[in-house]
Amino acid sequence: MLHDPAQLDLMFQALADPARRLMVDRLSRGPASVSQLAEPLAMSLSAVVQHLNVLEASGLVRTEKLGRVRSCQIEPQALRAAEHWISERRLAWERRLDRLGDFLAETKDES
Amino acid sequence: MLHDPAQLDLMFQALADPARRLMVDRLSRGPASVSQLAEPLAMSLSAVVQHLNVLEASGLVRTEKLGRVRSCQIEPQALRAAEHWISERRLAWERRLDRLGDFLAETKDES
DNA sequence: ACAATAGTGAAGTATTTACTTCAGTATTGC
DNA sequence: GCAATACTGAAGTAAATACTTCACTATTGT
Repeated sequence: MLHDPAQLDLMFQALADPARRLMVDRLSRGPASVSQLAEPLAMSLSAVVQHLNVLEASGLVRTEKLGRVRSCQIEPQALRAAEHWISERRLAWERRLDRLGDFLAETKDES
Repeated sequence: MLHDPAQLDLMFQALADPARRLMVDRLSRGPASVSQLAEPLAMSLSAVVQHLNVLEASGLVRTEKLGRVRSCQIEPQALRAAEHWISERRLAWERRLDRLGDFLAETKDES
């Protein structure tokens, strides 16, 4: 589920906003309520909730409501999925460069 | 330069589109021209060029024009910057869980 | 020289995004 | 019970996005 293109769309889209990245950053230090996430942000609480919904739809954040407070947590598997997509492409590139280096070294030997 | 928030906005935004991810994926296997990038995509060449401009503005791709063909390459440092942002937050989360585990183990010893 | 190739640039349009405000609901503490 | 707290939801708006088409320029192969 986590590797399908639509989910990656949502995750990268979610990370493309500085307010949302700040929220993820805050959550990486531990769970927080909506108000706690909102506190450093210069926008209405409504706007923060909308950002939070984007994060939740992307799978990056999971929330649970206890009484009147909504507690938010990072979903590390989703972070890992996004990280993985990038690192696979970077590694493919680097492996290619390595092979190219080997090839050049070999043809040099044969000269 | 690569860690400033605006650059991360552009990189994650660039990765949030499936056509652009396909282009990055293709480039991870080696350099390609605009037409080669366009070939698997069901859209006009103009649209592809616009996607390519987004990728270039984000720093993920570098292009160079030789004659009438524009050759495109991945910029691995930019991929690394995006990857790094994510992994730092994931690691912060995991370290926190570890500390929490240690704490729980200790308090259990003391019971 | 000419045709085919490879890409560029400007408009135009439909959709999505990132907010706002305002009015509402459900919990909690006294 | 009542006020304060912690959200929730709907509507509205300005700007950004993801395309399209069409007209155009620069380069290459014959």
